Amino acid sequence: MVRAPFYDKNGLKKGAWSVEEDNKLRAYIQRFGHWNWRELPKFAGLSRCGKSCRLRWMNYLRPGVKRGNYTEEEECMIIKLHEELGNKWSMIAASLTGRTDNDIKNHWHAHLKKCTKNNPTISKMKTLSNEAYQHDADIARKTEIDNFVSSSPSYQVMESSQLSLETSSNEFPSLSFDNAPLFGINWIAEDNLTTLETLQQSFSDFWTEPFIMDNTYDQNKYPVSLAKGGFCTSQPCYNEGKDSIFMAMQEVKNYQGINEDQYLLN
DNA sequence: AACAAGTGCAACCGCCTTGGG
DNA sequence: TCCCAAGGCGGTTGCACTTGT
Repeated sequence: MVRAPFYDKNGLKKGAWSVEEDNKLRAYIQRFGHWNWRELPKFAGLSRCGKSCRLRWMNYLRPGVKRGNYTEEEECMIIKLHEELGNKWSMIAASLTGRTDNDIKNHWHAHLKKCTKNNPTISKMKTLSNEAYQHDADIARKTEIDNFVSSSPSYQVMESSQLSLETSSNEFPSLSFDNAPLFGINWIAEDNLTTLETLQQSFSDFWTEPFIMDNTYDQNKYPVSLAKGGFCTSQPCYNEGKDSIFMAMQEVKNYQGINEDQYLLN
């Protein structure tokens, strides 16, 4: 159903993603985050461009991505929001938990566009959508309050020693190896990850390290992109300057080496 | 059974925005 | 203020699958 894989003139692979590529990308991002999309494929051992990796992750591999049938409520929301926002698919997607902008865009063009043109019951749908919208707005407000509370410094200090894996996986879809099964992802079984298990052990002390707040990076003039992307290391690099960043990079490279070796065996 | 037309959706392309130097 | 790199977004395309004739 997708483009057949091929290589462009720069040697970059295009077209459909293989299971193996998915596993590599998922494994890398869940461990190190997407600290730099352009560099990521190199470190993850993929012959893809960064944009392609980003797209694959955002639209397909990212935890929590909902696929398949749309509920009536979701459709009403889309219609309502499209009426208000136009083709701002990313904004519409932000209001529909688990749906991607691409998915919504496709669904709109495939189903709802016709529906809004032809369906005489559209006014009824609009009424329904207002209710759905109100319901969603309530949830959004609650989430906003929750986020505000959890992002306050005092809260983070209190929670820092027991950083929730669930939270981290949502906001930085990057960090945990252990949480993969939570998303119904069975990639560990699909892959020969004995070496990664060993790696996991070597990384396990990461979770015992103090929680790193984004503004810690800002204050210390460390690359914000690393912090925002959830770049992690088993070394407590966040207050030790360039050497630590270098060590972190080395760790990424080590991982890459293991990852590549692993696939050489296959 | 064979072919054409329609559909669904993953992926690509190119432009725009943003942030850092 | 300008330039550049990177990320993000919306439009479009390609192709497998389904449905109709």
